[in-house]
Amino acid sequence: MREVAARAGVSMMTVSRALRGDPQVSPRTRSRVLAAAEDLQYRPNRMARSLRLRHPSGTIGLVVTNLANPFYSQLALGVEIVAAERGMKVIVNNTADDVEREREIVNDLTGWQVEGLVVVPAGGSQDHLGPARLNGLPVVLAARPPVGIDVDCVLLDDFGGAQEATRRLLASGHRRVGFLGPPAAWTSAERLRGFRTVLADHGVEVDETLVRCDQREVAAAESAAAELLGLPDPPTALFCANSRNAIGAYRAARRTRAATALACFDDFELADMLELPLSVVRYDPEEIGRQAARLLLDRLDGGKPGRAGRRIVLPTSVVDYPERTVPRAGETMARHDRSRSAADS
Amino acid sequence: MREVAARAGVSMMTVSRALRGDPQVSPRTRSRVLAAAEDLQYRPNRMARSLRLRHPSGTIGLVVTNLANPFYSQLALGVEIVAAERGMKVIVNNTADDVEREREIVNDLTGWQVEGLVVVPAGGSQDHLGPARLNGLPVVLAARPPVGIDVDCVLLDDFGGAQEATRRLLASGHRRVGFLGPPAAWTSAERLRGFRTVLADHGVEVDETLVRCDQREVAAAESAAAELLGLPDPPTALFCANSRNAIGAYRAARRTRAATALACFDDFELADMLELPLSVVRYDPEEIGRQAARLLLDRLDGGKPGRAGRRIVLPTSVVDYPERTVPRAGETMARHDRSRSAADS
DNA sequence: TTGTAAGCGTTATCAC
DNA sequence: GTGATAACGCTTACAA
Repeated sequence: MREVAARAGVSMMTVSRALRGDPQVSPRTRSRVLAAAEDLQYRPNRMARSLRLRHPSGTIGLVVTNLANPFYSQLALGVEIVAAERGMKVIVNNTADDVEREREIVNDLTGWQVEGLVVVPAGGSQDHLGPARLNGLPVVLAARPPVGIDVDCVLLDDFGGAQEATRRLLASGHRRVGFLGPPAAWTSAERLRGFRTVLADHGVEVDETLVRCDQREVAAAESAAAELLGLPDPPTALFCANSRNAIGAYRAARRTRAATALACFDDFELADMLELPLSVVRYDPEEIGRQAARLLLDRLDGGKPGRAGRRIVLPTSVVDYPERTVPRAGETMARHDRSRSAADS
Repeated sequence: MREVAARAGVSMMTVSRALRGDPQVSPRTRSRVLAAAEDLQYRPNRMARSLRLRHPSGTIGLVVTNLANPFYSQLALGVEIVAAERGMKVIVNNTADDVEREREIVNDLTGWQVEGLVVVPAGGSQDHLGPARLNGLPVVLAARPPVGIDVDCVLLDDFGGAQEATRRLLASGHRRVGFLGPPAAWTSAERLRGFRTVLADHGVEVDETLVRCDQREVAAAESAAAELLGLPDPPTALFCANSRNAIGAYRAARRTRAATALACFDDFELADMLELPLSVVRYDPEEIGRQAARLLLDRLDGGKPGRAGRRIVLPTSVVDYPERTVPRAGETMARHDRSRSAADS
């Protein structure tokens, strides 16, 4: 900046003003400054600027459990988009579902002077996210609700979505229905609750041996599903709390050749091409991020109008994918056999 | 910090030293300072620190084309992981494949004093990424090579992967093979080149009417594939340059009941469950991010040892997914029919 | 072992 | 319309 000032033959103060478009500076001076800045490839140092302005940083911290998961990366995109509209930057952090790491990250982030946090809490304690420990730093939780702390959050209608999907199974005549889901997560519990409520409403008793909530990955889901389908009196349909479990269930059903209907949370690629009837609960992960960011920016602007923990619940919708018609063998196999032979290594 | 100093009864300087673990400070003083800091929930301001240190910021900028795409989000995760190991923060930015936006973002990022950039270039001009315009700010390109500028990059073996996958198709006896891919991207061009080379090596002529490079999304891919399959002399196999095109091709093949073998870049969920033989080129997107970040950190540390544009090419591997056996109709349909009836809304 | 002075790159304030 | 001064929160040199 000093150099720009020298080159334009003015003081640093004038450079500062000119660059920010302060109308106080005369057009002639301004253009000289702009030219000098351009020549020198000068970019004002935003950190110094923030320091002086006591306006922490123009950044917000985003903390997610697993960026590799499309759900969270779409959410992250939503946050980025809204932040970018406001000229703010997003610092992303991955916790790998580890609360301890989450705590460290959040602590660290405060030192980076982020102006606020959007967090997908890993589960477990959340006291490090409370306004108390963060002394006033705005926090918005995404996808999972606050527990024990009072902050804003944006959720999915897990309960309602699960209810509707379960209804579809019942409407198709199923009465013996199993449940597969990942462990622990709040969302999973809500979905189970929705599932149970609907069954109860329809006077169907939930057989607890058909409820399996310990499958995080497809492989685990597949074996859990296979176990259920191998029972003497197997379920005729399965509700899966997420796509990992749905895909596992599908594999198991195909492997065991069981004729099972599925319903699940999370739309996924090729869901409509399965050889099973499938109802899927859809939603927009990016919108969660957008709304969370808006909530945060709102806090940043307006102070805290609606006092405490606002809660936004985003709707879900259910789509039915009818079972794909299996092509008759004669039709499709002919050329396949020829086109497939060796080729492995 | 002033408050901490007051509370601990020492000078700010001592607080600074104590907090950074300077051995010069006596244990007694240190613990008093630490206690005071703890009480006050004090976190040193890293921006002020960086400012003083003239060590720009401890942040790196990550610029990707589409964070919602798992490929890029996994890449982003790789960058985040390596950066986090070094205590650095990552600022993510999404260009939505718009070079103009990319240019703005990169410009902006320099103002934020990022110490370096990992960029997945959107395509088009790259001069805003050159060392010249960024005056020395280290840049690493990911997934796409530099053109016209001299910077480090981490690439995938697009060419080799495509070659191998194409070989698999030929090994299975296919001689009339089509190509489907997205437009423009360098990676897509490389894959096409690999495809062509192998065909040429095997004395198979490429029918240019079977080469379609304009499908970005599944729907477009599906109709392009349908067109090819509807030709009087249709291809018996299709090579798809990415998973979008592969999925579109699969849909088209199923819809038209054509018996077609597929090969494609990108592994995807359920790829092994298709009713078609499929060879898939696999790779690790996260590793691209990790390597890119390492390259960048290396520049940050060591100055520039190997002078100019290092290029890392990551390997790919090919997996064959044999065609799924289609269950005989009688076996699976029975209960399906009953379990599926109404249920739509 | 601890404190003092100065400055990192900016901008608000108040003169000129 | 423009410039000097001080300060944002921190750390390096140098002194005590």
